[in-house]
Amino acid sequence: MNKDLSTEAKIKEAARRVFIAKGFDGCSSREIAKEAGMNVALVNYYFRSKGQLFKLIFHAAMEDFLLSMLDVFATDLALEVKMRIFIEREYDFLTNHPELPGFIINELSRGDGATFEQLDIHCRIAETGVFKDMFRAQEEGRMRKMDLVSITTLLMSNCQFPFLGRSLIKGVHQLTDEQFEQHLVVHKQYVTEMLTNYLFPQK
Amino acid sequence: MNKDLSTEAKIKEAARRVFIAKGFDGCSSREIAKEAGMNVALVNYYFRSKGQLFKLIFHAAMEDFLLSMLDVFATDLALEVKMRIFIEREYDFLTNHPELPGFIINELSRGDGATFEQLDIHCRIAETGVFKDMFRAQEEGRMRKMDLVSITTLLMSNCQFPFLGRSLIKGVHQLTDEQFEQHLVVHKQYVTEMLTNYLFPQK
DNA sequence: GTCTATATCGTGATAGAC
DNA sequence: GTCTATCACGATATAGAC
Repeated sequence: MNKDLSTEAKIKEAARRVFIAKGFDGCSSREIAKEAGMNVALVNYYFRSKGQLFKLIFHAAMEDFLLSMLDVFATDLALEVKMRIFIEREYDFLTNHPELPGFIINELSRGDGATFEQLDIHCRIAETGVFKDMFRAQEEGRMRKMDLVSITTLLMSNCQFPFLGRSLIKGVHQLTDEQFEQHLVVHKQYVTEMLTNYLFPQK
Repeated sequence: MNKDLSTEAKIKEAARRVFIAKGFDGCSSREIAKEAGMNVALVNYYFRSKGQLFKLIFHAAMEDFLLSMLDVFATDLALEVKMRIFIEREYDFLTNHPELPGFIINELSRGDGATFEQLDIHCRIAETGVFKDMFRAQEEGRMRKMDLVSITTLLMSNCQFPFLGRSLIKGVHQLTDEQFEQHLVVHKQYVTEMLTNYLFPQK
């Protein structure tokens, strides 16, 4: 699969896999090197240190995470439709990257180098105009009046938690992997219905 | 505060603080010993190894977490009321133990010793009769017909994520600690309203 | 029970040969 | 660029004095 990649790219790919699976504290430089089929010296040759490499991977992960949202917001569909598609896309994206939210949240709370720094997420979301859409919809009475923080928290809670809390949900209900995947599919429908009902109430 | 505790208890308390704050991989035995005002030898004298001590702390944390839910379910209030109180209590509990869900979810997915083993959460919740209540409410048309897994996922998502994702929410919206605490108070109200509206729809 | 000292290992990072 | 060898350090865990 990655036979034709450069050494540097191979290490970056391996680092991404290992860091996301085990976290910064949970793995060693040697493990990353081994995963890439290299030795430790090469990792430090290309990236100077474990910390530097981590910062690179982390910021790329944040960027992926952010972009998965932005492209839906940037469309010019009606807000109600946009929301439904957002949830759909978010579930699709997280199905392919189920460990991403946990990785980001964990490493963020570890403090350290993994900060928001220059990412300026809020501004980049604002630039899509989705916040203005919401404001207008609220003024016109189509959308429930509530602050942006609560709206995004509702969306993130219901989209991200099922993936974040996978081990917990599986454990509590003693589900197999297969049963859990199936649960996700139906849960997405409930979430879509519940959120649209609540955010865009019919008089 | 803990001057009158036994050495063993002091270590256990320190270990709880450190493990929950930094995770198993994120701390050392020495750090726990230091936090307790002891040395490493004492930690291993009482608990044999870092891993043994961790198992103890983790299972106690799971138990706390579980009990915070069970005592509400065990009451004989009407299901609709029970739900509202559950959310209220869960937010109260998590306000006092905000790092608990992240700790549990993380360490669960680390695999290792931190499993559900004999906890049998599903049975202990079932014993409170809350699942039967739900079944009856669904039969009588008071409650939306959906599977138990989805119901609990909705509850956990909306109660736990705001605490789990604290760093993410704060970062995205550039909130201060104070602003975030305030957000939690209003968010709890939205969650309560949204979930009761959805789970117990008025015809 | 509590301490110091130590054994053994794995870690991050680099020096230096090729 | 890539490797082997190595350094300095901190980790877990234990031995043994008191």
